[in-house]
Amino acid sequence: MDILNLEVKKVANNDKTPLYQQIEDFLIAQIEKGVYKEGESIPTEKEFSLLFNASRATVNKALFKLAYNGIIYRTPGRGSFVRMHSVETQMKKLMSFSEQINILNLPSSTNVIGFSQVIASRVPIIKDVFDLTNDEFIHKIERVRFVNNEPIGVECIYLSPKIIQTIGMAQVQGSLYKYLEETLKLKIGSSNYTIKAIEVPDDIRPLFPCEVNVPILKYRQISFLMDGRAFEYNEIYYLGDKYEYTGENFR
Amino acid sequence: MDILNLEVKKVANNDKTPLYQQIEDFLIAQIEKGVYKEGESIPTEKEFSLLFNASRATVNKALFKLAYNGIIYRTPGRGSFVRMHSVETQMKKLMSFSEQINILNLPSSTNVIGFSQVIASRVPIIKDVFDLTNDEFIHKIERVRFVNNEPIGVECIYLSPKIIQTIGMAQVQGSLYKYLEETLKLKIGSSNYTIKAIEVPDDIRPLFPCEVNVPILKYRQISFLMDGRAFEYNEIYYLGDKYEYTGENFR
DNA sequence: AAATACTAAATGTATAGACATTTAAATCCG
DNA sequence: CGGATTTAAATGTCTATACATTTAGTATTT
Repeated sequence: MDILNLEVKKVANNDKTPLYQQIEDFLIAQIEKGVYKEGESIPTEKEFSLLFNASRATVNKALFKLAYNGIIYRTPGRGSFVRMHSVETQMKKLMSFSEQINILNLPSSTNVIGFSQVIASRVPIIKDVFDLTNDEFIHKIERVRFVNNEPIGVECIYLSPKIIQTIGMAQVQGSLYKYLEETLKLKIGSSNYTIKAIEVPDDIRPLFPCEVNVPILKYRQISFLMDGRAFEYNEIYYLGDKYEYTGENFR
Repeated sequence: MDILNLEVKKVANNDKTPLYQQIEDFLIAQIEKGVYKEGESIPTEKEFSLLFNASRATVNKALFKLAYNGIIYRTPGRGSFVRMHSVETQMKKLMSFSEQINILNLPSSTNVIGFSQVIASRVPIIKDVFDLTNDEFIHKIERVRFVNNEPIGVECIYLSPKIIQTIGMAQVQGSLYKYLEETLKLKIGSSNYTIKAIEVPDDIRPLFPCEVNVPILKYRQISFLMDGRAFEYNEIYYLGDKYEYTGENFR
């Protein structure tokens, strides 16, 4: 912990991102680079304060956030440690034993098979979610999802015309969210979803290239802007024997 | 903001939960009670410090966390406001239109129907996840989940004998996690889960009180301690027409 | 009346110091 | 040698203070 090192950190601080944020970012980068490995201890608060020329309170805020987000865990009297992510390997172990394909590391793609505007009166639920009148037109995008060149699901995306006035084939086939955030300057907030098991609905079956009669995992999602307005409604029908949803919970 | 009120708060503070946590809980309760409504402003940091006899730093920590978790949003120079949660109302709207029952606000319960020890060799996947030898015995708990007095799913819980040596009927029927955390002093970390749609497995069908033949939502979960060791494996089979999984994504 | 400048209030960030609690290691003692 | 005690280190919580930035309203000036 020599003076030279401290000086470097101090000089490089023309940055205006908060100090606690810098400490967070620094540690995450170090973990990603493998400097601190799973289960290993990281520097103490005191060491970080010396390294960044910061007060203990500032370091504490950074480490508290990292612990809160599950990057590290902390034990009074012992120190702070990189949280184990054997989680993922264990999960893969579990999945390879089961019958479904493994989505990870397989080539996946999406194919747009429909792009239209539907009148709100035809889809009352969505009309309601977007708070529209009966005569407004909703953007509708239909896509097929492929993994390993096999279709695993079909997706319907509905976009609110109140928020997204114009949209073209370019955006539909490119990165939709990039368009929304960078071009339309929309601030995307949270989204809520539901998942349930159903039988194949009759209107969906024709969208799959082959005849199917397996349980379907139906995923529905509403996405909101920061200000609380719903801008997207999403339905995905996954083939039960081809797809498995995965998630993680903390604490 | 009279002295009397302050005194009350101060005296009632025999509690050992951190002050910032108390402030968080208090505000969440107030929001839930409708004292502060969506979009409305909440007390300033200064007002909270007077109310709780706390420093501004402590109040700031509480409000920072609440903002971080999307309960409120804050604007310098203006104040703090309850975040719009049209999210939930929209979600409920969506769910009431669909055919499934609404889990929220209905009486739910769990019934233990089995508590045994199975030899690891019989359940190779779980043996592997817990890193056991063939001759070790795994705790197995079978439960039925009820909502509105109707069975909606059956659950199998497996606990690692390496981490939980002894467990009795009292813990099985009571709060398992409380036992693990408070009595065994275990530090519970994250959990990973998968969800898929399947047909009713033959070994599960008899566990339902009545004959069923609907798609099943199979939920599987591995739970880990902070140090990365897996201590629980969990399988839940939900009736597809009775249960819907809900979740939320941020940012 | 409109543009500008000022000011008070609120949040955002950061410091220095203090005491409590927990853990692990070192020390002491029988 | 083994058990009990002490001690040092680390995190957890909290205070008091300070200054920066942003916002909205008020006052001033043109």
